Amino acid sequence: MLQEHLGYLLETDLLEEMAQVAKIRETTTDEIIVHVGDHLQMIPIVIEGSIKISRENENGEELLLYFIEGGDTCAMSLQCCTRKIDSQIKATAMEPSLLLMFPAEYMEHWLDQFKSWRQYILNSYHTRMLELMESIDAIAFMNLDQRLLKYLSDQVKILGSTEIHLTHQQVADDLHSSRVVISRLLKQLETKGEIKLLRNKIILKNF
DNA sequence: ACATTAAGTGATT
DNA sequence: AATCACTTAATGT
Repeated sequence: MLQEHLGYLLETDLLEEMAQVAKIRETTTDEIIVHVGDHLQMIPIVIEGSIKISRENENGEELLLYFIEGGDTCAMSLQCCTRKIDSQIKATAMEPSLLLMFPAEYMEHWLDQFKSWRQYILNSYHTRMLELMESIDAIAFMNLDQRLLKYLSDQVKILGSTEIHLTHQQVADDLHSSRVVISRLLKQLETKGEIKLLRNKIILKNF
């Protein structure tokens, strides 16, 4: 099981040790895995499915930062666990997903012991950093209509379907906009023939 | 048939 | 681009 999903990333010795201590967690769609302010004792690695990472303010307003897919871990959780800091982010399952959870204390000890783990963690920080910059670019330099298009194509890429099962309200929440604005932009896209709108569903064409 | 929730629209800032 | 106020459409009970 571990070998099959993580064999290309991590060395066999490590996988064997992980198998001893890890727990599997299954999530349903839209299940919130981590709230802002949670303090985690377990480090998650995504085996299957995809997770949405977002920022949330005290009013419950959100902003999507990036997605985590199979084989990825969340860089944030690593520091949260070892330093006992409260989580700064919210993690939501975008589909039924499978997570590997293991106790935080192994984290450092594996860093010393396994080269592949060190590489995996460093690489994880790096890709998360890149993704963070990408989303900053989007917020700073792109108009909302461009951001919306990017958001839609990201959904297609990650969920692997051109049918997106989201309400306009959910899209607005992720982009930290309002439902009315999103509805209007989507309507424009539909008129241009780029998408088709149904209740609770957006179908992307030309993909 | 009625209530609830999602989506569409005009006007205003 | 956001908000308000209202309408219309789709769905659940």
